[in-house]
Amino acid sequence: MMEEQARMMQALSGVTLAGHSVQGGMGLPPPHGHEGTDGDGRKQDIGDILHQIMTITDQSLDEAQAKKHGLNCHRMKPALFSVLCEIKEKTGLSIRGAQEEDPPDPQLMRLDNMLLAEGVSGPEKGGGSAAAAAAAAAAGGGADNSIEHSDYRAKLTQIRQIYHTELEKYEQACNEFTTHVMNLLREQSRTRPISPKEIERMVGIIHRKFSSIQMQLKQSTCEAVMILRSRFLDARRKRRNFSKQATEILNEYFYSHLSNPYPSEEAKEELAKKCSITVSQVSNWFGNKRIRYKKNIGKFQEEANLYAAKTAVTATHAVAAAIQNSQANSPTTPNSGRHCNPCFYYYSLSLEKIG
DNA sequence: GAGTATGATTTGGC
DNA sequence: GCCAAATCATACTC
Repeated sequence: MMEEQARMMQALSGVTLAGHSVQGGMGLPPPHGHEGTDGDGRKQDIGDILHQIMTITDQSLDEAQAKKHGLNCHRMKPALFSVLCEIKEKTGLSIRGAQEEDPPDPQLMRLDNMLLAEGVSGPEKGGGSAAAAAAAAAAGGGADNSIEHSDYRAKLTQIRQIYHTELEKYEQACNEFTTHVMNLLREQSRTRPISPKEIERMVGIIHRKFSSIQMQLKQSTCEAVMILRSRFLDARRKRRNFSKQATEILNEYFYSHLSNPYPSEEAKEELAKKCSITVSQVSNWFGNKRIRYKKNIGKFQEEANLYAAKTAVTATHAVAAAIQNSQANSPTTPNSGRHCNPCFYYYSLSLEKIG
């Protein structure tokens, strides 16, 4: 930052010093009260003044203030000022040419858009949860989706915080430096001609310089987000077995629809919801299961029997509950005892069949 | 660490 | 776009 400042100051002082060196050879109009002095003496006088101006920064503050006051009151000052005005007028054309406003940088716009889309810049709304959700969806989602999702969000929030802190720092530094330069130019305007327009131009230069530094920050932030995102996607790509409960639900459906194990879109959605997985994962599971079952029915026979029994039990309980309900609601039908329930017969039959 | 199970991906047919 | 089949890559079990 200090280097930038030094370079900027050098650029600022460059115009003035160049002006001085030129005017030495131009010949000043005879200063008031100096009629009759020779040309060499005048040159010497001007040389002294310029030397004092150029070495003013090497002196202590008090010394410099005293010198500055001395220079301001110097009898040659009005003459020097008018020459500087003349030079300024001549160089003004080139300055005016460079004053046009820059069009918005497309790269900066791209970076801004990306940071906004990722939830790094702009108002905070869950730290890019939409991006995380999109990444999760692209990778197929998973049972413990929320853990990685929150991890991603936490890391994105971290990036967001660093980005905003740095941005604030840059803005603060830019404002401080702008104020400093403006004060300096106002102060200098007492000894050399500086129009408000020029001060404005200088502020523009400073802002452009700082915005290029900001662009680097934005670029680094974008890179960090991309790395985080790719890591997150890689993590999601890792295969994880479904939970036991999810596998049971899927197996139950499969074996209870063994004659036609092709769930409809609605059924897939329902299963996905129950198992906390995605519809495409349900499709994958059924695809794998159909093929593997077909390839080795013998191996899956035991599993098939198990789930058939389970389904039977579930069905029995459902029917029993329904019958009990209907009996309770019917005053004319007395409760004739659980053991006579036909569902038990069905259950035992099923168990016999499974053997 | 080898063998097996399992979720995901790829390829080709319809 | 859905499915079957083959294959890949990883998780799990012993």
